[in-house]
Amino acid sequence: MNDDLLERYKDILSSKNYKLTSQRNSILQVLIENKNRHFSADELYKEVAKVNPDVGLATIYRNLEIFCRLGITHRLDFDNKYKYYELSVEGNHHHHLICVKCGNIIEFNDQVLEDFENEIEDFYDFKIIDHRIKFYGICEECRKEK
Amino acid sequence: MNDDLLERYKDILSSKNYKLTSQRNSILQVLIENKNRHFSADELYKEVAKVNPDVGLATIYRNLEIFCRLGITHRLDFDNKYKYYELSVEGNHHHHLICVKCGNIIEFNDQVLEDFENEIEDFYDFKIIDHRIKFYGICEECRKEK
DNA sequence: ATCGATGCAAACCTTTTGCATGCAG
DNA sequence: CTGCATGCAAAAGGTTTGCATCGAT
Repeated sequence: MNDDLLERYKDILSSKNYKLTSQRNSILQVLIENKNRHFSADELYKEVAKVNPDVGLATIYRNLEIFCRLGITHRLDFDNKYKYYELSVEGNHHHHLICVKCGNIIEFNDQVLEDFENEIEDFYDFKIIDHRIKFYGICEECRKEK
Repeated sequence: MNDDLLERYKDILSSKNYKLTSQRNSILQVLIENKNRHFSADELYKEVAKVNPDVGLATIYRNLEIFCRLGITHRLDFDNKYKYYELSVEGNHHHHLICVKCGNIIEFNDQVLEDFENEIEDFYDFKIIDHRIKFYGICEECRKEK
């Protein structure tokens, strides 16, 4: 299953004439092994280094940019100074609950929102192709503390 | 109405022992006059300069930080390198439709989502206090073009 | 053999911070 | 007066870029 994914991404790259370098392979590998995790560029850099130390940070950035453009990954903005990236795996669409106390981020899936989206599309004449939702609040742990 | 707002924000500042400087006044004034617009720090800096040239960029940053902490403003993250700020005016809660072609950002109001929020609160045991939603898509204009 | 991909380090640019001065309370 | 607020310029720090080299095709 993971191998299938890897092959699919490699196909996408080849079909767009991007070379299959060992660096790209390692980056994809790490992303796939952590399907439901999001990485800052630096976090990914360090994680990739464990598998393949010959990958520079600039290469991470350059490839994340390409991967996002090809739809392999997408970028997330939380409210800190980093940008985060995660694999765009279908059936893994999820959003984030951000605790304003401890900063912890909980992921959750949603199948709802379809009706809501349709309403908006009609009203604003805007064809929606994706959405990101962030809920801010206080997590279970932090509510216990006080 | 705008004056009421200004007074309210000044009260908040005073009550927290923040001084009412001419810089803070000018920044609030510009934000209030542009209630439903979001600014990057630099955009706000330039806009404030038209009214009061004696406001440095560092002051903009320092005060936006304070305003956000006091709930006067909140910060938005789109997918570029800037952070954006806008006034938190009740009854003006809105979200953003981001066109992936032209980058234009349309604001929209929502009263819905309450049910959805409650569901999430129960399931994840997470007390939600705010949310941000971004929809990506293609706007009317851009759909016409092709 | 070619030309895109990479590593390294420097450049970039937004945001933050140190410090002397200014001004609200 | 006192101490927070500000301006300026420098520093920080995440991201991008230039350039020589490497390596996939």
